Amino acid sequence: MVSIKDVATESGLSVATVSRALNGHPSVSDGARERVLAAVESLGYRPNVVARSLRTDRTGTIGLVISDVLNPYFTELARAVEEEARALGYSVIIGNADERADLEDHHVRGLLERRIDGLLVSPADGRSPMTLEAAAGPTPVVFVDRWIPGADAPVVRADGRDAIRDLVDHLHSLGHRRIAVITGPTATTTGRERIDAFREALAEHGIPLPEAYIGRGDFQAESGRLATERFLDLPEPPDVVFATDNLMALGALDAIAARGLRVPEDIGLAAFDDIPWFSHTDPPITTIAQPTAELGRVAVRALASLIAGEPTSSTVLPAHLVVRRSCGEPATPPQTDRAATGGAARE
Amino acid sequence: MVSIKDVATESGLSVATVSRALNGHPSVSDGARERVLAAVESLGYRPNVVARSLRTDRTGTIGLVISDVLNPYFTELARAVEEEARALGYSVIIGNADERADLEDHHVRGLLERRIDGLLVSPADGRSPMTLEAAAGPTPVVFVDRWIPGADAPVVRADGRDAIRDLVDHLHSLGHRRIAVITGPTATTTGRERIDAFREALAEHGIPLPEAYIGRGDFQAESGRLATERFLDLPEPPDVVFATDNLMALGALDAIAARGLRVPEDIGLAAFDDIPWFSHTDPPITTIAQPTAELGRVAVRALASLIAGEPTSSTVLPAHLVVRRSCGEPATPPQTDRAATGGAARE
DNA sequence: CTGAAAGCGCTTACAG
DNA sequence: CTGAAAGCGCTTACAG
Repeated sequence: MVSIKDVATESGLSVATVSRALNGHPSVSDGARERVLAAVESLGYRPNVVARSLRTDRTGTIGLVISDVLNPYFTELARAVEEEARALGYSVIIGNADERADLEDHHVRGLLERRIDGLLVSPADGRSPMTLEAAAGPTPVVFVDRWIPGADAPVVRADGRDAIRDLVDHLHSLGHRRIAVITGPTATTTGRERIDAFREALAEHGIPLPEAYIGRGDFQAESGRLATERFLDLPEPPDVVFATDNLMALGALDAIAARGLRVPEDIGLAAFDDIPWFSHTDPPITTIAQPTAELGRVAVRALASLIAGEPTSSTVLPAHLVVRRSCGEPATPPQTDRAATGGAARE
Repeated sequence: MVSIKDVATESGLSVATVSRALNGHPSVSDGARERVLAAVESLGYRPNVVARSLRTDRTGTIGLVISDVLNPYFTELARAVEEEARALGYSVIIGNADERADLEDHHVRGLLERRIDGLLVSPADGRSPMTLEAAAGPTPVVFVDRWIPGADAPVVRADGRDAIRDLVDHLHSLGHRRIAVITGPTATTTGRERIDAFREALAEHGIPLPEAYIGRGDFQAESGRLATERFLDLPEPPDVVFATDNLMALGALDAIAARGLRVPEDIGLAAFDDIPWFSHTDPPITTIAQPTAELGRVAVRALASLIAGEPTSSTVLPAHLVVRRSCGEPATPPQTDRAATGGAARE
């Protein structure tokens, strides 16, 4: 590989001058700059970022550890993060924890050893010791979507509580009284928030939530399928199921279809996280939409200010209910779908 | 940050011995090893991968440049790549080209400067000069899914030609004669292969493909929507539309739904790329499934052998037709959906 | 405006 | 089994 030394030789200048020319340092003569550029061109020189990073102690890279890349919610988040990071001059390295604490550990450790300038993490598990250690350490950390209570790092997330209350109002107004839920891992903040808010909203309507109507899921499709099968095996199956993320809703659809049942005639379905496909499932799915891309952008900006040593605070953005047809016909006409969600993931 | 020198001081050994102990070098006494580990623990030492990479000239990292992370096909591919890479001891850095040649260039250049050990790329554009340069340069390169004809690098891809012929047979047997297609960018090999194979298969049946029935798309949802709107505006709209990737099929569904039309009664729809949602759209979508995860795994193994200096060849895997209900009722009962596709993306 | 030199944190022949 | 030393490719005070 051709190094800066080769460029120096070729251009008849010192490596110091070559380095300055390449980094746009003001005190380089036009002549020197031209000779450097010519040498770079003829040699096909490509600066070694590894060496530069070692010297400058910054890599121009941020890490993003998410729980599941196959989850369209996180895919959209990751994309927004990359775009905003690129705009600010950072590259991003994504680690996929696949909802596993050990993989989360693996990626956080790897990213730290790689000397990323900052870390964005949506913890798969509130108990991952490496993530806790990272938040306490010198590398700037920002939590996005999920967080670890007590850890010393800003949090950028959506609050789904109001939207969940709206959802329960909606279900109640449609006459549903036997309402089941598929939860996420209780080790995650979003998992806990969603079940807690749901339980409270049901209580406000005096609707019970028996143990049999609670399916313990893990935010992945298979768990949604299994939980739904158990609901359907009950002597008194629920009227409607609330899957607290989009993949578990997909699993629920699988289970319902496998029995030849219809949504919403045989059983209703609501979800958390809006994704483009929910407009085109049979029937379109009523769901709670998060400002996903905005979360990603805000998180990156928060991390960038942390890296710059500026004071940085947490941000909470609202989520909102998108009524479609999967819980039955609404009393009021549904809001126009396209305006509410069509652009979000495909802008 | 605590460095290897601090560990040496703390343990009363030289940095050389600390380095050997940390790297599992055989000639280190048990006593020394224990003291090193104790010092690492008490100091919270984390090796600096940047420094190691500079010294060893390998980063333990491979790059993956794909055209669109929001495309579930590429998401699944990326995930398989990461899993296989991790199994082989590599990290992967993903660059999202968003179907733009300039972004592809940006990422390939960045990855090369970062001194990745090898590069996996699915070119957004056959004319990206950086990608061509990378393929010609010293860093091992493997193309996955798409490739650049003439570039000197192995290719791991699926061949969709037979499956496309099966699809056209299927459409023909259902009585469709006015058949339209939404193509991908002709700058991509997959874009060209799909339209070419489609055209040939139509010709075998003596079915014409008028210019008005060809929508030029870019593998993204919006282009599928626009192309479909134009088809629907035609004095004689097609019986059925073949969208040559899953996102353009989503866009087509958007356009069809926006006019209050039904699939397949008013217009049929077939797609390329199977994804879990296609089982649950209204109606379930007939599509061509690629062995996506396998492509990712094979590509990583090919790249790893290239890195190891072993001879490496290209691989072509077959794609196959999955008949569902979006083109009309099949003459023969549809194959069971779950076995064919359910596991692929959610294993 | 330019260059010589130190040093970032590691690894690894080389010598003992 | 262990250590002193060179060197990976850069950047950046320091001196001129």
